[in-house]
Formats: sequence, C-alpha cells, structure tokens
Amino acid sequence: MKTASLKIGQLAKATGVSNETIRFYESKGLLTASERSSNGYRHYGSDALQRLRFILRAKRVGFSLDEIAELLALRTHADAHTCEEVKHYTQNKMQQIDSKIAELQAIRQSLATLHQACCGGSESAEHCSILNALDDPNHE
Amino acid sequence: MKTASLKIGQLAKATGVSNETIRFYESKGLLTASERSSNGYRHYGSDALQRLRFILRAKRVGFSLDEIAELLALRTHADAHTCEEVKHYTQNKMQQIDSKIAELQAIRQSLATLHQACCGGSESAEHCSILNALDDPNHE
DNA sequence: ATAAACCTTGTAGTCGACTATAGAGTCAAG
DNA sequence: CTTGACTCTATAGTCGACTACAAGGTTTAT
Repeated sequence: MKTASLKIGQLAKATGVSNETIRFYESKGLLTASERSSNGYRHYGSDALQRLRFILRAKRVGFSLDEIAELLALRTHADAHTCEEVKHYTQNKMQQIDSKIAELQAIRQSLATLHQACCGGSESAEHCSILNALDDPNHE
Repeated sequence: MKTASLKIGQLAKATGVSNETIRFYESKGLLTASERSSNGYRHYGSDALQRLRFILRAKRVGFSLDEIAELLALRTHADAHTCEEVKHYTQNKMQQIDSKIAELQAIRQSLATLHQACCGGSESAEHCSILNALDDPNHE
C-alpha cells in the first residue's frame, strides 16, 4: 500500500492553486509528478504536497520562482554540489532571510506605532497624526 | 535654508533604482515630488528618501505596489479614515506580517538543517542527504 | 450509454512591474 | 557657445507569473 496518491485537481484543491498553475510550475521544473498513469494523468505523493507548500510559502515572502528552483535543487539533488558549495549557499540564503525578517520587523514597528497612536474611537483619525514621523530615519 | 533638495537622479542613485522607476511610482501614486522647479524638474526632500526606502523594503518582502500604496495612504492621510478603521487595518496588517515572519523562519529552519547536515568539505554533498526529510510536514 | 466532471497538450492572452526609446528642453563646464 | 550630462512627457516593449481558451481523451454517476 502506498500513501495517498493525488491527481492534479486534488493537489490543486489541497494547496489552493489552480491545475494550470501546477502544470506551469512543472514546466518551470519546480514540481514534477512522481508518475503518470497509463492514461497520461499526473499522480503525486505527499512529498509533492510538501514541496508545493514550500514553493507557495517562499513565494509569499518575495522569492522568485527562479530562486525557489535553486532552493529546491539544493534539497533534492544536493549530490550535484560539493558540501562546501552547499554550506556557502545556505549560509548566504540564511543571511538573506534574516534581512527580510528585519525588514518585516521595521515595517511592523511603523504599524505598531501608528496603531498605538490611534485612539480607536469612531472619530476621524486626524488626531492620531504622530504618523509621518515614523519610518526609521537611521537605516541603510 | 532647507534640508537637501534632491533631483530625481540623485534620489535614484541614493536608493539604487532608476529615474524611470521613480516616475513610474509617481504615476502609481506612491511617491510625489514635493515640488517642481520652474523648468519642470522634480525636487524631493528627505521625506521622499524615507518614503522610497519604505516602498523598496516592503517590496522585498513580497508586498505588491497596491498594498504598499495602502500602507502609505494610511501614514500620510490618516485623517481620511476613522481611528477605528486604522486600528483594524493595522491590526490585520501586523498579523499578516507575523505570518510572513513565521514563513521565513520555517524556510530558514529547512536551510539550517541542511546546513548542519552538511560536512562542509570538498567532497560531493550526497553524504549530506538527510535532505529530503525537511519541510515541516505538520503545518497547513 | 450518455452527460458531467475530470484529465491531456498546446497556444494565446493578461496583469503587474518595470524598462527602453523617441523627441524634446535645461544646465554646467570648457 | 557648444558639448555632454542631466531633465521632461509620452508611448511602446519586456519579463515573470500566471490564466484562459481550444480541442481532444477518460472516468464516474445515473
């Protein structure tokens, strides 16, 4: 017995994307069906589910499909690269992620200031105008 | 005396984007020149510098120009909305940012595992193949 | 056994975010 | 006073990431 094989539509439904998007990702080399049945239908295992979720997660935080392909290549055939390369690449990518987190935190801070400055009542928000002085002026 | 007025090219250089991009952002209502000199040239104050940096920061973490416009609208004429609205909007946006941070941390974790699994030597990385078992299997 | 609901490939169209080009005016240096 | 580096507007082209057909084959439900 094998763990739940999914057809394209089921995979699509499970992840909230369209069938076309999945085929598009396949054409870009991001996600291949583990096998095709005799009628040509694509069949996916739960690894594909994980992989696709990884893709979507990475997309939401601003990685391009090309960058995501790189990340995935690293995961799936790390044997094509030396350990040294993998070490360097992951190191770099982690730093990149740390900057993204820092940038998100900066934006979050602006919003938090705005949020706190705001009385929350139903009057116009013009009273809460500490506003413009936001955005860290001392960065990069 | 006023604080450093910048022409478009200087603003572009300072932020690493092209003049065209700045004009494009203006056409989208993201960034307007504080004034035009008699010859029609755009002139920007340091607020524009901050504003543009905010735009780029938000872009890097996956916000669309439309979303960024919304964020900026909030900052600049909060008087157009009630406090209540602002409170709700910022609350929502902060949650969205928190998910993005969580997603980044998940990706970072995958990379960290990969990084640690890897010996770092110059041999092929096929030894470091704890690889595929990455990606949290238990998260939406 | 026929219709509805799937799947296939292939090609074309869309949308967001630029990017480049044309044709013009302005300004600072030699 | 002209050459080179800037600026302007306006329009067209590009690129990434889909999205929507078209034209067909398959499977399932009645």
